[in-house]
Amino acid sequence: MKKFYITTPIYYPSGNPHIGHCYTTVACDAIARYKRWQGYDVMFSTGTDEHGMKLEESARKAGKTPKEYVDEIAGRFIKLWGFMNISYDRFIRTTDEEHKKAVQRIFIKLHEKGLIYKGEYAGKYCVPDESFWTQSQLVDGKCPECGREVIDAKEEAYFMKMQPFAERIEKLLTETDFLQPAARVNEMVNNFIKPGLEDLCVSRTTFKWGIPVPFDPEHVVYVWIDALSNYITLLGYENDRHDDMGYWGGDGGYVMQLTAKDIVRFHSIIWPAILMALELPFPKRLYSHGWINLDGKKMSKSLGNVVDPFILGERYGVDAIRYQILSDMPFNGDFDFNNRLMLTRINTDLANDLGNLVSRTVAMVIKYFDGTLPVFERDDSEKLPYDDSYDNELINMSTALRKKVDGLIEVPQLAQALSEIFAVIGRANKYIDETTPWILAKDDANKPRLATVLYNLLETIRICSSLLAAFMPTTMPRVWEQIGVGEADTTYEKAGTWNTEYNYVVKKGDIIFPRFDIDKELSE
RNA sequence: CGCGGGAUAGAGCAGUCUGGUAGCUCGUCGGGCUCAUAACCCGGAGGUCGGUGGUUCAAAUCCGCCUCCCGCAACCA
Repeated sequence: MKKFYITTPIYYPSGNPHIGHCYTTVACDAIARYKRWQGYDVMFSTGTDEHGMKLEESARKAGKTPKEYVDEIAGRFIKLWGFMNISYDRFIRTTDEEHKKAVQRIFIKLHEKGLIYKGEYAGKYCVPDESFWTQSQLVDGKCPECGREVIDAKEEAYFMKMQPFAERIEKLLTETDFLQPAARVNEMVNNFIKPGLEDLCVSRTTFKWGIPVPFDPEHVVYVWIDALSNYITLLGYENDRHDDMGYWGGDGGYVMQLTAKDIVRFHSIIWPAILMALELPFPKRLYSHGWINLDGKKMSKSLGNVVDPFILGERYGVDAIRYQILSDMPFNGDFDFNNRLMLTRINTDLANDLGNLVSRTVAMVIKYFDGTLPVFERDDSEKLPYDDSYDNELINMSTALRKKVDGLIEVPQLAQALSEIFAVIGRANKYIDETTPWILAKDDANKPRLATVLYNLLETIRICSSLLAAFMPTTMPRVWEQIGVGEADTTYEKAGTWNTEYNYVVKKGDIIFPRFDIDKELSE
């Protein structure tokens, strides 16, 4: 079976998870589920990046040890992923013993290859805070943490050579479709590669909360090698516990990584450099998405405008939130989240179009056929007593859909994929008006035609809901229950074909996506 | 001239690479339908495509200049 490996970044647990973390993770989850459905052997990883000065300080402020502090917050991430129905296979924490050991081995390996050397790190230093800052981090030339003066200072540090990798990385970016969207390529090449890649500082001595450099314990391994290598240590690279490096490229294996745009540089330049240094293949695809802004403002703790996914999910349903995030995700750029947009999206697409389509179709099968749709033989030699061009259009759209979605998952353009599916759902609603089943029902002679119309609707719903299951894993089985199809009818194989004989027995069920009173919801 | 992205109907966006009657969703106005979650379907109104100059038979689309917004600039998804 072909292997497919998809990763979220490992999140920095300096505060509680918010809707932004959900964005990347839900996108990965939808892709992972879709790939499993297609028949891939999927590995889906996520986790937390638990070292560094900032966490050391946050813990101190909270009166906890760093370990106690990260345990608590990592726990909240795990809880959120459970709540959001994230089907990850492994959750890595950089404080895991196996990971720490692996990072040390990687560090030694790079050192032995002559790619890591000892040098001096120069920067702006805040003496009371014992912190280094870059020029750009300074606020009015002063320490961004405490506002006091900074001085020029140097510390001993290990560096990783970058020049040996620059040329091949530039080719990776400019000559392949590795990095998506392509607009990011210019940004990376112009800003970092063309001016000349500087060697990378890979150790620090100003804080202790990290993995010690094995042959020089005054130093801890800085974030690059520690955090980025999670993607391979988790599989088993230099890790005694696992043996799954088969997922890392080679043999037609497929690695896809998603990140937000702010860390695209680390994933498109530094990470490939580390992989080259370790003589490992590159991932096939790196997609960097934009930010979710809130009412036009950047989401931040200081502004207090952070959206809590638990509250939204409980109130409106986890699948509805998953759908809204993914369907409003533009391929390029950021999007502006607000409650009205979210509720409008849920009402229009999920309640009015999809939910109502299921509801009215099921209701008609019950009303006109007591819930069991008869199978009528159609005689193709005879001239049909009705116009079936609508049927053909609906059938063609439905059967062509899977291929479109397949392609869009690869890029990945999930919003576009959802939009294609909902175009078919919209077509089905229109088909009802075109064929007017309630008029057909008035004359028993039209029963075969009426059954065909309803059959076509059920088939369309079966195909659309099968394709949507990766995006909304909880509610689609409820749709299947109502239209009377089982697991065998919703396979990848069958989502690409139109059944010609199927005995539909439908069942009235609860409303799948309730409609919300937007003004009332917003006023609360 | 640090780099990149953006400016298209009241709102949110697609179209720009490969010039050829300006499109989608929401909202709004009118109509239809009654199977359905006051849902669904059809139609209308609403845009000098940020400004300006140029290339062209033809420019949202190509080229020059200008204005404004956002992001990045060594670790906030």
